[in-house]
Amino acid sequence: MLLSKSCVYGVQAAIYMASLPRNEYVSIQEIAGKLNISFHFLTKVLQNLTQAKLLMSYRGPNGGVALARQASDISLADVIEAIDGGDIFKECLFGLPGCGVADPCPAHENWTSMRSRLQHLCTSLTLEELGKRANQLNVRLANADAPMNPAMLLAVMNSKNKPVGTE
Amino acid sequence: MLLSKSCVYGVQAAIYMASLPRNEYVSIQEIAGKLNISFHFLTKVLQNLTQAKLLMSYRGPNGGVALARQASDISLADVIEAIDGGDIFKECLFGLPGCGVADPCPAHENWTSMRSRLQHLCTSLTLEELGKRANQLNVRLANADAPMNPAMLLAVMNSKNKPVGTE
DNA sequence: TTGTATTAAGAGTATTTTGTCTGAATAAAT
DNA sequence: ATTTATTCAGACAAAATACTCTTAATACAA
Repeated sequence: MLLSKSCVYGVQAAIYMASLPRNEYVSIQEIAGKLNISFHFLTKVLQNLTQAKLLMSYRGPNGGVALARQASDISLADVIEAIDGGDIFKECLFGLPGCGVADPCPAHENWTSMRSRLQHLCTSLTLEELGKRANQLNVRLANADAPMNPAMLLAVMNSKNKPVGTE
Repeated sequence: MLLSKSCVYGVQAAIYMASLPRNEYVSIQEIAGKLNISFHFLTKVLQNLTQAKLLMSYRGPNGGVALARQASDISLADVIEAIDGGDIFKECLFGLPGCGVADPCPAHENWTSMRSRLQHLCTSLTLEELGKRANQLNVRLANADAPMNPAMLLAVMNSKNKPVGTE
């Protein structure tokens, strides 16, 4: 895959946040539940985004994470680079270090042009746009495969000391 | 990385073969030496290409592998698909199974167009063309980093029961 | 001021990918 | 026939990636 799984999770979470009507703190539990991602794993992924200043986080009850800038001011490329690093947009197709005009691989020319198209795409796609699209009918953000449970049930199941069956 | 390491090795080996003046059996030792790849690992990778009928192989002294078709009739995409599978040219950016027009992810449109460009590029780049380029001055095929040894020395070092120091 | 809900940090586990090694099969050369 | 050079097959090891769990820090609420 082009993107690591961590990166995909981070992107999905970012788009989810951008798809909300207002930019408030959302708990990672909620995001993980909606996107059907492991809560603990997502937590770590989002820590990257927080450190990269793309998200802000807040601890304690009613805490969570929120976009640190306007959704229109964060690009897909920003999120990808924060998690997978900028190599995707710089690297040789064959991963050869130092591949460049002076010392190219046989696919250098073709690949650089391809790569810059990719970079342009990711740079121009904003979270705002992606969030809008995520809200459209029949557009989905994540793999809705296995669990039939609504997000809240999942969240309850993940929490450790709350007795279930008391609603 | 877009391509797995196995895939890169396979592509490099295929281009190397195509860069030779004539399509003869070349030992995997020689290829591994020239490209600075682990011999045993490359052997396994090239077995994929042999099974996919892109290479033919011959055992015993003076044996090796050779292109099974004309270099002009094998595309980069052929090699990539034989090793990494066709998913690269089909998969959703986020790896969502079933992502398509009926049930798209927010990046579906942009990505499919990107992806088909990529596929077109890889399909139209032939081993012949890449092999020619590999023969040009200052174009290199592999990471020539560490070992200063010429390929033959490497080959000798790799062989197990030949005493070294008898040249 | 104690409990509770949250993120942060990091140790630990599982899975996949990458790389190594050994032995078998094959075919040429001696 | 025996030796030698090669690919083939598959077990094994190491490294990278993906995932789980536990504990700490923080901040709100009762």
